[in-house]
Amino acid sequence: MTSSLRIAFMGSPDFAVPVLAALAEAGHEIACVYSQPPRPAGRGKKLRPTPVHQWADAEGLEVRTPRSLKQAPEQDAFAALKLDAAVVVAYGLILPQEVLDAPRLGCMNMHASLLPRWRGAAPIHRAIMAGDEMTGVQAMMMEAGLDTGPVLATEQTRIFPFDTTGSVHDRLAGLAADLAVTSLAGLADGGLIPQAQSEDGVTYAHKVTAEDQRIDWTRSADEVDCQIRGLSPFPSAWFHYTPDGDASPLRMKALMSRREDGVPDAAPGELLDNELLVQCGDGGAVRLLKAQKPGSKAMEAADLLRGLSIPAGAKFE
RNA sequence: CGCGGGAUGGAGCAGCCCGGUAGCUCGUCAGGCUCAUAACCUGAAGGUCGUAGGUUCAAAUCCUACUCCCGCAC
Repeated sequence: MTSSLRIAFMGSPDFAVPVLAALAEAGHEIACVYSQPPRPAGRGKKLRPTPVHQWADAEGLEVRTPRSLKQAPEQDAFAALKLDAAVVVAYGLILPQEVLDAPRLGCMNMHASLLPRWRGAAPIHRAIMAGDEMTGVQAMMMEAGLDTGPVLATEQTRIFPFDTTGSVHDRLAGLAADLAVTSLAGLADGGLIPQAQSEDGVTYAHKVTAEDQRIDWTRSADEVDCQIRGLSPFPSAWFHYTPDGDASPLRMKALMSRREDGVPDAAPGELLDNELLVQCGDGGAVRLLKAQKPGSKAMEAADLLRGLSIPAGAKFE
């Protein structure tokens, strides 16, 4: 086994936890864990530590949650750790040059896309929403630019028609955990040499906004299908449905879908059968396989239809 | 104290406003029909109506507290 390194881990969401766990398991010394500060979140506006923060607490690791790393005191505190390396996974803060330069081997980032495609905040969502067939996770050396650094190692995985952001997220998190351990070892012993990213094919994975979530049934069936799966289970795509006789529309979430054939003369948003087959704009259709109505949990289509009538001919908006 | 919705047999819901022996769709089991079936017919089992109190002759239904879940917002 390779030698133990003294590292800092910087990450926040669920995706980062398996990587941190794997690095600890591999015997590295986790000198400190950096994570986003607890913020009011969830229903009660209570302060909630990030998943990484919670995991680190449970393991008795030191956790720091600075709002920014741009100030000298934070940078000095980071440098004082005298690290071999820092591993960064979806941390959510910009790392200034002073921080990038502090560890002996630099700062290694795990990114959930095949760079230079989908640099930025929401690579998994964007890859599925765009209909990509392949994605992956990469270990790269961080630079000042946003996800522009040279790549150490890549692990690829296919995006299947039944994949969602959730399923790909979990798969990539597992791959990222293994890849982080081997990449860090390769970085330390010189077995892996960072390779510059291609200058072609650069795209940016912008954060998902509220506008991204509303389903526009006049778009093509492929686009709608990818939107639904790309936003599932979070933050999820939605549309309005007004049951017969009801004045107020229900805000329905679409969690899983499958592309199917539509009929030529149906209007976009129209239900083509009694099992949630929805006409889209290009003559194709999308069948909702899992959805959620207000107040309830996400349900399989069959369960949903038992308590809520959505007959053929109804209209989604 | 951010706003609002919900908790009823295995699943999804109705009933609650106007208290009075729990209903619907589906599933399960048994039997029947059929060349056959996830189809159809008949029957059966299965519920402390989230928890704890209170009001009442009587509470799923009214009141109070609590737990958990969901949407919005963040």
